[in-house]
Amino acid sequence: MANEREVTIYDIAKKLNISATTVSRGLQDHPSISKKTKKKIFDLADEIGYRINHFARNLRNQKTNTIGIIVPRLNSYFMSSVIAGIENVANDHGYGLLISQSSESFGKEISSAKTMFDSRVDGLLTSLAFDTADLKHFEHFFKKNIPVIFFDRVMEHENSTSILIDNRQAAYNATNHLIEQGCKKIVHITAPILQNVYKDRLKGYKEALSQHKIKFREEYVIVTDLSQEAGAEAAQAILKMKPVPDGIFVSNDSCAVGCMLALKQNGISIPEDIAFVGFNNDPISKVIEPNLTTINYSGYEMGQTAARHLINHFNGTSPINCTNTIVLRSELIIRSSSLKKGK
Amino acid sequence: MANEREVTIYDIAKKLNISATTVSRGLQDHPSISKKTKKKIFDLADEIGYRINHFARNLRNQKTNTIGIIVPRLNSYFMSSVIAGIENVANDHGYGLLISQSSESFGKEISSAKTMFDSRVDGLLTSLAFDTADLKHFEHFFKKNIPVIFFDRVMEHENSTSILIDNRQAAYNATNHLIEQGCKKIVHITAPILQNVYKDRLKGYKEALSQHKIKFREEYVIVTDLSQEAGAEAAQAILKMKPVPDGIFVSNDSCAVGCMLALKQNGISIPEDIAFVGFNNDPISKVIEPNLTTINYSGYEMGQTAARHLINHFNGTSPINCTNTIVLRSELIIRSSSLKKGK
DNA sequence: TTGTAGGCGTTATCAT
DNA sequence: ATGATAACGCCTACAA
Repeated sequence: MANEREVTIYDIAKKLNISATTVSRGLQDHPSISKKTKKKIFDLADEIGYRINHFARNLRNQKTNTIGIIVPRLNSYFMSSVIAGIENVANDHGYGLLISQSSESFGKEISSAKTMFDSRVDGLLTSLAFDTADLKHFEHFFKKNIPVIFFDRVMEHENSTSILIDNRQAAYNATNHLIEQGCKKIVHITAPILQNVYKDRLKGYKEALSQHKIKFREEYVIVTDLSQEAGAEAAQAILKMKPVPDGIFVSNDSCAVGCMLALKQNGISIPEDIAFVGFNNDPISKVIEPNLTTINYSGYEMGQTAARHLINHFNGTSPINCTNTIVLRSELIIRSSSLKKGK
Repeated sequence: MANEREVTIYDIAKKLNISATTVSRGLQDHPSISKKTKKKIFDLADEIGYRINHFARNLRNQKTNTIGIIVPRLNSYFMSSVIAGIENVANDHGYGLLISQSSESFGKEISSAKTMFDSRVDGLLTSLAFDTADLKHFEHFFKKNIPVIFFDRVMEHENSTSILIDNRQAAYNATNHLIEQGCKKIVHITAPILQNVYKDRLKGYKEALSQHKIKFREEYVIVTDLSQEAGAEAAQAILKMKPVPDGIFVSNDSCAVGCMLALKQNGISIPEDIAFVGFNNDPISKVIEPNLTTINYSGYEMGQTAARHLINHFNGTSPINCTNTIVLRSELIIRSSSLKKGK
């Protein structure tokens, strides 16, 4: 059962009566090796099942060919789409992925960052946890010029690039849409406003209100963890508000859905009594009745963009710094949950 | 901007006037190093920011501390839960994850397997693509005694363990339930019956039918890719069947939902005209109206189980072979989509 | 076009 | 309890 020794370039060299150097070069398609020799090398390598030892190579090259990823959660539609997008690009360029989740905890994010650093990932793609307060845990990376790219939930830093959508604008559009439908008492369900996405959405929400001379009311902002269950709880709070609100803008579809289901159970009609707009265009938004108006933006694309940007950076194409913020497109998708007057 | 050299155990050794060997041992908490020396080593390591070089260690130890994962898709609720479960266990035991997706293609699965092999993962966790026909692409692993564990979509092999649920029983229960509700013309929407999960579910479906003396009809089995869109297409086919079926058992919730939505648009009432049972207990099943009866089993748990099993194997606890099939629990969750007579 | 030699950082073996 | 040495497999500066 003893594992046989691995085939190395030396084995190839010996059998071919050439040096390991030549084999190494041949395998890398080095220009100064003759076609004939290369062919012999590749053929034999194939035949005897040679495979490169990445550790030896990485040890020598001081490079891991690995991209680190830290996300708040793995199992949401949005995040798994992002990962799929990253995987797609990374794979094409010969990079592996080291993935970990912070479970929305600052502490776990810090320890994940440490693991990533110790694993010497070549670059890091991160979306911040709810309660991440600063970027100290990434200082190691910045100091060593290891590129860090933030996506979706970002924080500005002079040494990193951010990839996101215009959350303020999206929230403005969402809220504005509700107002146009005749809503005057609009609740905003969101997450702790530490993160840019929630801060900016709140800003957009307020902006739309003020532009229509609707007074902003602190008690209309409900802070939750945006889970479906939290949506149901928020519904209870909303039912107790007097007067009952006539529109709700939620920072995430599954929370919106949880809220809608609970309200419906309590005899509220949507959109007649209360209109709804969500965020993310999760598939669930097309299943809930009435279908949920929402903000659409592609996680897959965001993942691809992040990965591509990072890899371009490795190749010296795109610099990573604060001036480099990439804003992806988002759009309001209007469905019946927000259409007050007829369909 | 030149990167400073990395801190190595030699740097620590030099500053402490001891040998690198001692440092190496100290760092690994080797019993034969004095507490005093260990403390000095750890303190200095901390101070000057030493971090182990995994490549050097792996090169030396011939071990990667990495678990490879190949899944058909990353962005489904079930799969992302599995990954989350794996990550949870792997992380606790100091293992990294190398993840790739086959996109339901045999070809891509083969090339992913090659990548994994070349990356020298210590073990492999895999769920097979729709059209995977054999396990030749894993032979390399078997030959080198690298453990391969299949989960959910598995194929039997004398050198590997399978982790799954009793799909036959689950499908039997689902179909039986529909029959008990009075259904006599039951359609089964599923994926190509190459994979065990679909083969077994078909078996269970047939078994329930025959036990109730209901004749199996080939044309009642609709083979799709189980996407939501495919569900909508299946609905069109179903509407054309004469007589129209009165029950449908779908191999996956999102496909069931797509089908339900399309049928509802065509004036079919669920469950009165057609009752529905899905599979997977995707969150979407609690959103669709009527709520979808489904088979529940935990992806997170399946992921944890797979990872734990693999890691136990590394530690010499659990052998990996064909006699070792782990069957996880699954259950029928009855919701209104299948309840013909009142609720 | 090909070869020689040394080193990347770690750990196991064999001393002391 | 600690140290010297070799080896893991690869790559590249330098030499031929």
